[in-house]
Amino acid sequence: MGTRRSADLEFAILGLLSSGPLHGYELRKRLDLLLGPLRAVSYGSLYPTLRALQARELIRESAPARQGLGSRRSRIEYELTDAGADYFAELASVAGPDAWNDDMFVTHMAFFGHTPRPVRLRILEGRRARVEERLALLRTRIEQAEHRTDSYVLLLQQYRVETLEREVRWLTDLLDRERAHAG
Amino acid sequence: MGTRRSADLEFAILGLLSSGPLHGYELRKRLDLLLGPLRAVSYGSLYPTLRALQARELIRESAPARQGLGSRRSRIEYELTDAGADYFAELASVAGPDAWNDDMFVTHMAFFGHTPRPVRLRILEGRRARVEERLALLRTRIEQAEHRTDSYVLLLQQYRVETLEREVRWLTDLLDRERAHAG
DNA sequence: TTCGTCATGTAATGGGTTACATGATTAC
DNA sequence: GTAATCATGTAACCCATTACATGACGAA
Repeated sequence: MGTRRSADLEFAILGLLSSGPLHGYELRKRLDLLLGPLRAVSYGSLYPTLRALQARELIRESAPARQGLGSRRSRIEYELTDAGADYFAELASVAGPDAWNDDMFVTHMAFFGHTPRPVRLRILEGRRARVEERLALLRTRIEQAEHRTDSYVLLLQQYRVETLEREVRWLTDLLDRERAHAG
Repeated sequence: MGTRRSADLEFAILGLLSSGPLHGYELRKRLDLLLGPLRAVSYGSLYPTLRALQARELIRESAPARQGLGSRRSRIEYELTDAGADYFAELASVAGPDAWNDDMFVTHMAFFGHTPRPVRLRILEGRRARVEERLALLRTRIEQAEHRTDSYVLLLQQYRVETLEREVRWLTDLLDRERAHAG
């Protein structure tokens, strides 16, 4: 358990590298786009993670295309090793116990192209159950505190309820789509 | 700069205590309801923060109503000191430079009842500008990467765009409401 | 009497953010 | 030539989470 770096960051890096080598700076931009504005990754987090993955021989530095002989390379491109490709394939094709966590779900979905449909369905259903659970909890709590709740707090809570309801609808649509495509 | 604990947690605690003394356990439940499922606060974070606030003499332990003489009190109630009440009033009535950050905005809005309307408008506008900015950035990035974007990634990005658009509409509604009430 | 919840707290661990440092390359 | 962006990296600081420890109280 030496390095327990956030599993979803490693997953996302491996996934991005699975379609070709990239250097750190570019990787960060793609990670931001993939993971969203929350869960943004800083260099102080990215580079150490890359080194950790390299140490585990899941990625390696790929020979960079040199422009001129003797030109110092300013970029370091990383690519998957065979072990890294295998590991990513496995990560993408099973629904781990945390697959419906906020962070992990997004990463999983981003790489659904590498995930068999039954697993996609399971992850989407798991995520929906998680969101519904959260929604139910929020509703009972709101109900309990209903009396004497400040009106602005109430507005916030209504917004949150609607946000969760919307996510449930979105997931339901995705599930319908998956099933339709299967039929 | 000794303790730079997350400002919004302190703000929220002071705000909750401004309507009466509470003990830690109860405080945590209310904080969860106030701050939402993300930004949940653990005891390992709450109790040290309470001690820090106490050290700064912004809160104090209030004499608990003892059931029987000599009964060990099992709850510790906290209440605002005069300095704490003043500090909270000031926090709530000015728009600090981070008032439209994700966390701080929510706390501010929760205590809008203690905030003069012009400041409310400024915070809501600042927040809306922030969200619009994020939306614009997201859109340009999506456009740049449009070609060769995986379809699942695209679905995620569309959802994010719609989420931001929705938040902008919500803020606009709140602003309209504030202005209508003022007229 | 035992389980669940209420209630308070500590310590270690881990890892992310921030700030800093450096330098190449491109555009103006 | 100079400013902005590209690009890599380090180190310290901070602090939140986690796991653990303890015990009261009410209900079943």
